[in-house]
Amino acid sequence: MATLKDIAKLAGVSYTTVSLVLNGKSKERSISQQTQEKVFAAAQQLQYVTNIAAKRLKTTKSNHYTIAVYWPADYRMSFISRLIDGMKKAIDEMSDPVDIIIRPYKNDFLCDDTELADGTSYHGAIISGASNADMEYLERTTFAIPIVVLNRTTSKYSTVGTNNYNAGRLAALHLISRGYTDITTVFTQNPFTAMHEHQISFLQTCQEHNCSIKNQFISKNSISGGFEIASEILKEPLPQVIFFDTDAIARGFLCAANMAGKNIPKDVSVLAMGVYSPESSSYTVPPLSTVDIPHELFAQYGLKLLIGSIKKELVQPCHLTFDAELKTRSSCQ
Amino acid sequence: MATLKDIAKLAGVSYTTVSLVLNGKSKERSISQQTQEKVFAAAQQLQYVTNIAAKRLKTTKSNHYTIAVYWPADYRMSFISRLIDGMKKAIDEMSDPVDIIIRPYKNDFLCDDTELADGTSYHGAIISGASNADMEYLERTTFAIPIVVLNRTTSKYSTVGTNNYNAGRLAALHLISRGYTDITTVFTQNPFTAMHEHQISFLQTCQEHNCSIKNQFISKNSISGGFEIASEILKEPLPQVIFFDTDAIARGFLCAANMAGKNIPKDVSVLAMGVYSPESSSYTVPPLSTVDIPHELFAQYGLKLLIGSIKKELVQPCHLTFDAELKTRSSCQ
DNA sequence: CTGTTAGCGCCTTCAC
DNA sequence: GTGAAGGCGCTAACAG
Repeated sequence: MATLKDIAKLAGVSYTTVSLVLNGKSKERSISQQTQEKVFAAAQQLQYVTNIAAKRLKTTKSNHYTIAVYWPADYRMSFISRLIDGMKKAIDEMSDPVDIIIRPYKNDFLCDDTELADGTSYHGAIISGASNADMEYLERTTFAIPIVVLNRTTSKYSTVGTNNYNAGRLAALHLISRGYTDITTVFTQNPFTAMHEHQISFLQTCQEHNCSIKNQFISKNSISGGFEIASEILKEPLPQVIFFDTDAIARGFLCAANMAGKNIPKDVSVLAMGVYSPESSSYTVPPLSTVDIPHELFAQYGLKLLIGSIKKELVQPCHLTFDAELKTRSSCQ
Repeated sequence: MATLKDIAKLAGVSYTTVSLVLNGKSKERSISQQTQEKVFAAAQQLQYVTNIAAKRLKTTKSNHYTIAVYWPADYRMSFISRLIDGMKKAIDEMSDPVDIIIRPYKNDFLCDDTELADGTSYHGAIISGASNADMEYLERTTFAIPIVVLNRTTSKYSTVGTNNYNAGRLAALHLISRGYTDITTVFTQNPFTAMHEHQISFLQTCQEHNCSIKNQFISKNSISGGFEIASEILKEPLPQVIFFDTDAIARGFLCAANMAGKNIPKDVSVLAMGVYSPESSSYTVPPLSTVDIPHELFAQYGLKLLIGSIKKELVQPCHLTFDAELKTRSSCQ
């Protein structure tokens, strides 16, 4: 890593001159053309890149909070906008500026992130979409910076999330209360922690109410996954209602069912957990009933808690829970 | 802004001790319980927040690129995941780590962002979704850091984008080649720069081919906007085909049309610019024909160009263009 | 026109 | 158990 000093040496000029030239202040200080060229040539040769930390240290006065948001780099990527939306709300309500750094990570490999481990680069971190292995890593490790975990259970860190068991239960109770007795489920392969929880609780609640699960399908967690599994589902006699792990899968199914000439909800009702896109669910054919997980709120309040911890206003881990909300639309009346 | 020194003074201990305590090294250095408490109390009282820049300066060895991504804080928020996806690809291909800082801004007010103006906090910036006023600001201002602009035209900065005129033309030519002569358009109110360009070129291409625009509607740029405008459109006799400014609007229309018992494409064909969600467009009822704008590629190559500029490998502004792609699906056959 | 110098706030030996 | 001192890379007076 070349520094200004290296350039100065190579170009045969002083430290300051290099700084001036490289920061575009040649004019005001009337640095000669020749010197400028020497400096640029040296900088280019050494592949010089400014050290931002040093620059900031000198320059900045106001206190930026620098927050890392860890986000699993898989298909869940597509709803990161919900988190950013939520965090923006929190930031707008604050007086101090916040830098949000997006850090994609691979599930089960949060432990490989050195930035998080040495806690030297950020004021705090928000962890989203953690796998069980990631959670274990968080449990057994001590970090130098405050951490907030979204939609997972731990007593070591502050958390913001929903009770996923309640959410699954809410879905099941809705179907049961409508008198459905013949239910098929479409679950994701390798469900993430939160999904696993609502799956379990959905099935258990059905069982408690003597409500039979006619059939269980496994699908990829995506719109296309739902489209593909639909061909399996439509082969057999349809149940009264199908419960989907996520709105994405349900949307793929709806498309296929329509193409196959099925009428929703007359031929079969559809209910899904609302994970990805609340707006989209309102405008499928027909509009999709969901149990919505309020990810925006998780992010908004997660950021607030995190800043509170950084400021040391908040000393103990604290846990915020928002309820999942049943949105009844025509797919499941 | 309190510093370690302030805490030391207030707590009546030394500088080093404070640093030790605050970084969790009390054990290894066996700092007395009492001292620790004094330090914590002082830190809390002074609302002490670490200066990350100073910490990094001391600690870090490897060179992080710190990149700001300016992103309009309106409903376009929802497709930021496409950009992050693209940038992640670029980062994965690089050896050096990159910190992506998401900076939402309000269109026309990019000029108010002091971070960008004084160029002291980032190595470089990617500007996305700029309005005309934002572009003018960029044109007339000199920045200390390299900047890459996405999907806009300027010779001052490197750009990555599509030729939006060609994209609009592509849409029009497709309809014309299919023999449609009776076309209705649904455009957004206050279109953004790129949309404005494809609108103009769509209309002009139609005109050149003596193809009449039967009717022009204005809609909000959202799924719900498309749903609402549908009630206007469906009141009157339907044209052969409707062209939508964005896939979002078209999706709202499709939902309403289905509910009204219309058959797409028999009663009316539908074509849209593919801006938001390529996957969603494949699974509407019926699947939506689009002219897709490859935003992932813009971000991926935009980041590459930016890093090239920062490293001074790339000295002149350079312009990359990716073609919009016609995706023919059943909504417009 | 160019160079010297004093810190920015923090961490880390090393000495007490 | 605690403190003094040097220096990370850079900027901005202030000298020449």
